[in-house]
Formats: sequence, structure tokens, C-alpha cells
Amino acid sequence: MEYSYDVDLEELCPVCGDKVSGYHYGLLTCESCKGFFKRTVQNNKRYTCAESQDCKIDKTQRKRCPFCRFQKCLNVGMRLEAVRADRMRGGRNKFGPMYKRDRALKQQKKALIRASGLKVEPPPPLVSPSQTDYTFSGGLSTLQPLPKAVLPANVTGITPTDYDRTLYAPTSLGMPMPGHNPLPTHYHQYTPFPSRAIKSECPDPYTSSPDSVSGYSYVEQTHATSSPQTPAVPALVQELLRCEPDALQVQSKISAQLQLTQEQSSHSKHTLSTFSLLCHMADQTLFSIVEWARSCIFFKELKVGDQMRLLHNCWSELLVLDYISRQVQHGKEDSVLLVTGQEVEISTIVSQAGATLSTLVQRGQELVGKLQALQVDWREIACFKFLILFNPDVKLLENQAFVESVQEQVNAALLEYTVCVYPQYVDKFSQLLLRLPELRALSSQAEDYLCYKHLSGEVPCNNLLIEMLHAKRACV
DNA sequence: ATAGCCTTGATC
DNA sequence: GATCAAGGCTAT
Repeated sequence: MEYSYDVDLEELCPVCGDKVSGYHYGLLTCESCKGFFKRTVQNNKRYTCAESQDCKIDKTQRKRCPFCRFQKCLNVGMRLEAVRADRMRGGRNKFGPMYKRDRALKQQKKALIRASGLKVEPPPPLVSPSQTDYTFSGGLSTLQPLPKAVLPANVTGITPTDYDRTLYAPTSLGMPMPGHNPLPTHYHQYTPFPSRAIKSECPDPYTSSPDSVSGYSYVEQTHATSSPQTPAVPALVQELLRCEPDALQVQSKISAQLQLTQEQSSHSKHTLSTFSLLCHMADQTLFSIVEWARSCIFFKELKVGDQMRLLHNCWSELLVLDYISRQVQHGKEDSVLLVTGQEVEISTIVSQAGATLSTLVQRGQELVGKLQALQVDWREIACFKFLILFNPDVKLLENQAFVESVQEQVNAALLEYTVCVYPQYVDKFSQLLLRLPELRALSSQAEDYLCYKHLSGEVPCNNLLIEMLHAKRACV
């Protein structure tokens, strides 16, 4: 088995592997899956699966199980909204710009693969991947990629009957990698290349066209790397890393804070419930996230109004990402690690917390599992934070163009990083990006949960969490 | 019902 | 006016 870095990889329909005929309903698919998706949505068809809802869909078998085919359509990202309710023909829809960006990204990726391919193509002879601590600096990476079976078998079957946007997991997750990920051992001993001053950290939104992902062009980067052994970490990624707070500092600060609130409450002869303790913890974490954001490259260039709008939009996602990334680093399936460094058994949570919270934690663990299987590293997480924060879809932004340009630049940097550092893993970038909507769904569930708890009076007041919750609900 | 080919029309 | 993703048509 070999990876084909070839172009034809992209010319295959992600649903059935047939030849792609163009962009349809959000992504490149073949003509037949396009038609199938259209018929299904337009005619509001409901299918059932005669097997266990995990039928293989390929060119020859795609007709066999429409249920699984449609499920796969949704999982790979085909968009229900792109099917027109009014059946209007012709013209363009709102996805036009997205298709354009995607095309540009694909081209860039191809070029990158060509550029880096020369260096890495010679057989990566490598040692057992289990030795290298590529996942986070702590390196708890005795962890092998999670077997697919760890995920509940019915993840994809949860919403068989509604056309709600499927944010559930693609079943095909483990597909490209098992056993084939001998990561370069030299990966983490790279020598940071001479810190070249970052010019135009803050590109003028009015002069940089939305399509220019320049600024941190890969050509520049590949030339800048002196040693062929040294995968280039894009300048922008390095810059983002410089914004990362010191985890230990945050931990001790929050622990101290919590100690204080606990002491205060014990003076007034109250003992804090576990739940309100967790609320305080989340609250403190949120403070540190806001602090992080305010000192961040790009973010600090924004006016306060826009800063608020961005944070109001994504605070819960950042909070959940913080939690999730800690679990990825923690690397244990049956316990979670809190910001304070305390470890809590999943079984304890399940037995003591309510159903909703347990479900949230379990869904969190699923996402953690996927990210571990993807071998996400802390640089990629750092990029995630920016991609989440700089969301150009936030309403009423004064400087929307800037936010968009930051997102595009980070996107491009992340792409470049994954392609350069994980060249064996052709699809890492897109697999990573697929986790963002899942994260979003999870955080929105968590918000709902918090809202519910708040309404039933269980969340301690004077809480930044609640303030954020209100601010967001007020916006929409 | 499927899938290859055709027509349409907003955007560039 | 060219492009190209929508929807439509139709033989299999």
C-alpha cells in the first residue's frame, strides 16, 4: 500500500469514488451522487438500512443502500442548504466564494506537495511511531490511534430521519492512516529558522484582496529552511505559538483562585457543590482565555467593539477546545484532566452527574478520540484557536475584512504546516477542519446546558460565563 | 430509482 | 459573453 500524492486523489468522489464532475452541494462529487443527493432532499425521501448502517459505498455498490449513501453524503459535507427549496434554476448560490477558495487551497496544496515531495518521498524508513512524542510536548503518545470501534457504532445513525445538519462523525475516519504513519522523528527537533521579522502582521484589509493568502507564501518558507531535515514551521504558526499562555502558570493561577473561593464559602458555612465548583473553574478558565485573546497578535489590533463581538460569538467554543485539547494531551480514555490538574474518572462523572452532562462529556471524549487518531499537535491546536476566534461570519463586525483575512492566513498556514510536517498524511488538513463543526456543535450543546442550569438557578452568579451567555443570546 | 446529458441564469 | 453549479429531462 502506498500513498499516491497524485492529483487523481482529488478527482474522486468522496462518497463513492467515481469521477468527479464538479462542485455540487458544497464539494466536489460525481454526477450520480449529485443527482442522488438532489432527489433525496427535494423529494424528502426517507430510507432505511437493512444492515447495520455502515454499508460500504463505492461505485459498484452505491445503489444498494441509499440510507448509507445519503448518510455518507452528509458525512463528507454535502450541504442540504444548497438544494433550493424554490427549485430555481441557474445562477449561483452563496457557496460560490467557498468553491473558489477551495480551488485555490487545493492548488496550493498540490504545489506544496510537489515542493515537499522531493524531500520526503524517498522512503521514510522510519522507526516505530510509538517512540516519538509528536503529540504535544508531554508526549503521552504510547497511545495508538484509536480503533474505530471505540466510537459508538451508531454515531452516524443518530439522526437517520431528520435532515438536520449532520455534525456527527464521518465513519470513515480511520481510513487513510492506520499503520501508515511513521512520523518523522526529526519533526520536533527542528531548529526554528532565524526569526525573520513578520512583516504585515496586520495586512491592510482594504488593500489585501480576500483571495490573497499571500503574506506567508510557502515558497518563501521552503526556501527559508536551511536544512532539508527540517520541516518548515510556517512563520505565522510560530507567531501564533508565541501567543500561547504558559499552561502551568494558568493552572496554578486558577487553582489559587478556586482555593480562595472555596475558603470564602466555607467561612460562610457553605460547601460548594461540585457543579458550582466546576462553574467557577470554567469561569476562571474563561478569564484566562479572554486574557489570552486580548494579548494575541491580530486580535489586539481590533477595536474593542469587534473584540467583544468575536469573543461573544466563540467563547464557548474556545472553552470547549481548551478542555478537549487538555484531554488529548492527557491521553487517558477513562478519566479527564481539569485545568487545575485534578483527574476525574469518567465513571465517576457518569454515575454522579446528570444525563445531560454525562452525554456532553462522552461526546467530548469521542471528539478527543478523533483528534488523537488524527495525531493533532499543539501547533495545530493553536491554529484552531485563531480559526475559531476570527470568524468572519460574526454579525456587525466593523472590520470584517480584516477578520476574514486573518482567518484565511491562518487557514493557509495550517495547511502548509500539515502538508510540510505530516507529508505522509495526505489528508490531515481537511480531516482536522472537519472537527471544527463538531466542536461547534458540542459547544452549543454545552451552552444550552449551561443556560438550562442557569435558569434553574444552579449557576453561581457574578459569573463571566453567564454574562457571555446573555451577551450572545442578546445578539441573535 | 439511477445517472448521464441538457438547460438555465447570477456572477465574473 | 464565458463560466459552472443549480435544476430538469429521459433511457435504462
